[in-house]
Amino acid sequence: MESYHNHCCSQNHEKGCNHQDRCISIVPIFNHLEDEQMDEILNVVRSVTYKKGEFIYRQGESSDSLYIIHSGKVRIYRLSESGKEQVLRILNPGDFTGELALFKEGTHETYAEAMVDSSICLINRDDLQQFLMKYPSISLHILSEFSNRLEQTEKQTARFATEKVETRIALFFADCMDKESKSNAIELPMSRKDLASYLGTTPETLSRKITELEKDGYIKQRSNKIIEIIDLDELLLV
Amino acid sequence: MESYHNHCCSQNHEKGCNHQDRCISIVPIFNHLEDEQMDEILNVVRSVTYKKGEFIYRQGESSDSLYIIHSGKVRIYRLSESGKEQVLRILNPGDFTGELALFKEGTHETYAEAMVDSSICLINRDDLQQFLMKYPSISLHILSEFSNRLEQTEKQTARFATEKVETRIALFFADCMDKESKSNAIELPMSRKDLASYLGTTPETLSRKITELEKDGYIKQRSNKIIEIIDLDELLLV
DNA sequence: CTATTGAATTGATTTATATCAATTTTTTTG
DNA sequence: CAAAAAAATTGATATAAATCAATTCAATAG
Repeated sequence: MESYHNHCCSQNHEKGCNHQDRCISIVPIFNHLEDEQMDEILNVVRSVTYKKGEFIYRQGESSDSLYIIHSGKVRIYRLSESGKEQVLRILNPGDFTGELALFKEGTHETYAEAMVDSSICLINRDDLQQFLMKYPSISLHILSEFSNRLEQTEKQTARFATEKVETRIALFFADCMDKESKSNAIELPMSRKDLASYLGTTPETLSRKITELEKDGYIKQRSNKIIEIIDLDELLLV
Repeated sequence: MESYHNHCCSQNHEKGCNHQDRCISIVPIFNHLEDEQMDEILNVVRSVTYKKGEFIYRQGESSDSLYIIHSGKVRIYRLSESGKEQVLRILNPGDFTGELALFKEGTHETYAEAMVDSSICLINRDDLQQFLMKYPSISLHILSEFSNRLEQTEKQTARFATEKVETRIALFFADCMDKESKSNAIELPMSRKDLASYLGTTPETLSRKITELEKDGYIKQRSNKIIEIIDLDELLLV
């Protein structure tokens, strides 16, 4: 069993967002708005900081806010029916979460845990819905974001269903390359344990497969987090 | 390799929607609207029929419409990177698809194939976006629908990642029971071959596991499509 | 209604990956 | 910086599920 620390949240630093601290201006779903509209939203946004290991929300809790990552890193995971943990995604600044419980009735199906000290912006459910009715273009941006997520998740599902672990690892590396195409090296966005969970395998198997890929000359482990991709095309044929 | 028939579509019966044929009135994302607004939308909706085996769209095609199932049954599937087919979902009357390519740039990532003769309503991309800007509540309904789908897909991903085939089958049966709780029997919504694909396994393994569940007294196969659930609670502990 | 085709089942075998256990390496903390 | 804890690796083994092949069963067309 994992041991995620459940710190007390009472000492969280909570304050209204001020204009220097434009937490929402980095968010794709809002940053297209006029300054005036942005200010209006900023008035109802609260900012909360979470220490490493603290939970933004837990599975089963009811939801009333949209959470936007201002700084830090958040792990979203769920516990499956049989109680095993599965990492769904890692949120970085500009990403948001909590929307599932916002637009439908029901409770959170996932856990959101701060991986490092993180600053999160909150928008209340009612406030958000009012803005969506007032500024319909925000909805279109959220719909676009949802579409991307849905597609991403469906792709991941198909990979689990049809590809073997080695291929899933290769495809994950390829995805990372797309995002940071600057160099031919990628930085793993999470620990091996989390990556194993994300890829639907075990740390042991992940370790072995990575070693194997290195032996076959497709990749090179520069450090624990940095992996150099030597031959992406060949890697994808694995 | 599968052999999905690629009929010629030229003989499709295409017509504007009239008011007797309120294809969109059965759709959760529209049926909350005033009659007046509904009429307005009906004016831009087209209706197209597809014969069994025909494709509504294919992976890689660009998209410009939202497709709403009026009658019939549609299979959505994708081909994974290695070329294997994975059934993602089966659409029934009232369900819609095509939205992914509608709200983001890019092409379809999936195939939509009529499993039986089906009547589909189309709404053009630009028309839809205009309505969303004019009647923001529609967006909220689509967002709600997206949320459900996203949650469903993430749940499925987690099941692939953490549960063995036998458990996935049991959970699928349980989901079916939720939907048709009237009796203690369920009707499989697709062929065994498709179900195997949907559950990320092979027809052979599916067949064996179902036989096993029957031997152990959890279920009883009434016919090929009808399965009686004898002990759901025990089934879920498998 | 029978013949043909495709779907589903059953059997034998192989393969990928999980599991259990023991080290080694890395990170954290006092 | 040293000690402790956690993470990652490596090895040996067990197991679930895929694959290949053969039959049986069900659906469809002539």
